[in-house]
Amino acid sequence: MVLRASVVVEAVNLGCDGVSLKECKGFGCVSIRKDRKFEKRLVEEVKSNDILIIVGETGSGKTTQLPQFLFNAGFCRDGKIIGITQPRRIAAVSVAKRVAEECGVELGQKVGYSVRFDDMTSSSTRIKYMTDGFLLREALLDPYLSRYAVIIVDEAHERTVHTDVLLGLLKSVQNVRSGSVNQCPNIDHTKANNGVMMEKENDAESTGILKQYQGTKFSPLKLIIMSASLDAQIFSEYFGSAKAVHVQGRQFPVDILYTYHPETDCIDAALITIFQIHLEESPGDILVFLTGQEEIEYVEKLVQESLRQLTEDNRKLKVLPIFSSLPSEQQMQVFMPVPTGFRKVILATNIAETSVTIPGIKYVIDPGLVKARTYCACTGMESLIFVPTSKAQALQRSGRAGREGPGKCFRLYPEIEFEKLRDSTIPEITRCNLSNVILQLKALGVDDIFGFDFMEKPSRDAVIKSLEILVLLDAITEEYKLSDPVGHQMARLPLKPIHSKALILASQFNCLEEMLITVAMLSVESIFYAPREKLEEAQTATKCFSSLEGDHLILINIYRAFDEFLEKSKIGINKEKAEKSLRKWCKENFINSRSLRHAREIHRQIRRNVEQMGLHITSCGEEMLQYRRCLAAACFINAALKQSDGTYSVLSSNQVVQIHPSSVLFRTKPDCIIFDELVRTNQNYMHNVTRIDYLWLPELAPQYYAFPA
DNA sequence: GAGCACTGC
Repeated sequence: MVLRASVVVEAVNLGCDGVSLKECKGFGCVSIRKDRKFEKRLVEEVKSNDILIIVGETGSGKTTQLPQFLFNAGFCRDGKIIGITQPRRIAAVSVAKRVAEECGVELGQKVGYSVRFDDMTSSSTRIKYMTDGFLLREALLDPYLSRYAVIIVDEAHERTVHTDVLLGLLKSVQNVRSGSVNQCPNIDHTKANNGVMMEKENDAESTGILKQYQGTKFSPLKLIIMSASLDAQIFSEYFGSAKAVHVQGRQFPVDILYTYHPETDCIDAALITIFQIHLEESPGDILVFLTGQEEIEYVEKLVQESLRQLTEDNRKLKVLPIFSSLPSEQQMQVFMPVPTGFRKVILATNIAETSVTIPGIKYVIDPGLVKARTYCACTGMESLIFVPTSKAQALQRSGRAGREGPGKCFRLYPEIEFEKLRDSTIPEITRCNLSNVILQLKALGVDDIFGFDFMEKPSRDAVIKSLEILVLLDAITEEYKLSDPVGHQMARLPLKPIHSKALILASQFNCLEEMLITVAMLSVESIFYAPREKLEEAQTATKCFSSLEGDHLILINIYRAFDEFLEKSKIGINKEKAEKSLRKWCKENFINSRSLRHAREIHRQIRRNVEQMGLHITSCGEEMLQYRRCLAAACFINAALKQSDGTYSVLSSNQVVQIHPSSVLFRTKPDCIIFDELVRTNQNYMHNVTRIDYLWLPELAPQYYAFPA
């Protein structure tokens, strides 16, 4: 075995601070040291700038400290709120808990959080942490975000779809609230008010809010954008040369090491580096960033094999995998202490970049690759491709080594390659399906999507394609206006537009009970959990849920089977017991318990939504024909016909596709089917398919299909 | 006969 190779060399001390500072110069960036004047200085900057960009890496305390400073400085007078958005639930919740503790108050009082399914706020909440998606939802009910005096958008450099849409919205809202309505580029003032009116008509409780708007002069909104990235300038320019300040972090120095030459085999290079650290470096755990489950399991096997060739004394290395679909009990293993003298090596996806912080990490190995989802608007096909990380991601990864003391990061590529990387990750909005985003914007009163001031404009083709789909679903009119009531109802549901439409149609087809379950189950990650070694056992176990008609019906069967189980065991009342039995039932039936739990939460939420809309919730009982007709009526854009060679052709695009082998219809191959989504891996696959009758299409979707001549 | 990073409403 080769343990020494030319993998690692060239130490460059690249403290994160230095980088940010250097890049900040040239557009009026001011560096602020964290001394006694820190608080006073920051508050002054917020007072004198309506928009402020704050650049600071993790450990600078910006997320926890700044809201408290602003509260103490009186920004919450008149009962106004300071809102802080995060891209992730876990961050919103944990930061709120910490700040409540620091303030010595009970969570949900002065300091609280709001995320989907979980609201810890009250009328006395003044510092409110939330996800950016949650604030966007709130804007549907209160387009001017009138309760907020300050909104802080944290982690803006991650450029999630929600962050990008929110930034565009906030820019407009700020313009309106500062009194310059006419200059507002994004929102048609009157339209936005109409939007509110529509929302409220069914909602007696909130008419008060509407009255507040009439003749109200808004108080100005302070906007703070926080980013850890190198390109604060982009944010500054977007907000009209807004002032940027730099806040120093408390990170320990991390030595960055590069390879001399590009590595042809990243896995091999990672393996060599793991053992080089293990055998030569001082104690401290290792974190290795890999691209996916398959790669992680492969490297785990290789490390185990290599360990067997070492002496007893050198074998004290514990390998621990972590990725999102791993059951949480196994995920928790990375936090468990290991026997004295042992070193941990954690093999992780980019879940460890931001979502999970593992203590004890001193060494990071970064091969510089990440798996990214892409979307092709013209075919509606999703795929996952390997792409190099951005500089910001590379810094985030290396920072994981400097949380508790000085660390080292081994980048498995030459330094010159680092220089070639993009500053930030490509904004998600340029590589995703826009139907949902556009529907939301329409509901917010933004009629001219092409004129909307996005930080990064999505391609014209992608916008047109999504508009077409929304017209076909009757969500918007031929004039591209939100339709009434269908468009408004669809915008209100937290689902893909096609799923929202299926619910609205289902109330007419008398199968809303069934459709609520279907779209809840389709909204979560794969519901099945089958470890490779127990694949056959799993297939036998899940047979009892099977259906000849298709995967959609299987999802209903699974959901109902668990409901029956809960009812029989009569433990539905005790939350803890119900949770325990859910896990047990899922394990026995090879179902992913996290997914089922999530689906049940979504079901509860959308059931409430459709009740509020006044839709009739009835069941079709055994009449599953009616249910399948409803699916066809909603998913007519996703219909495919069998060809003579056994492949399928998507009717809307003529693409050649196949039924995914995980589908119950994989062998049956019916003549005509509808599918939930297209994913390209080895081939073009349809996921979640159900059999329909070809003639239903022109009957139920005459706007799209004509009867054969 | 296949395998899929991570979020969010």
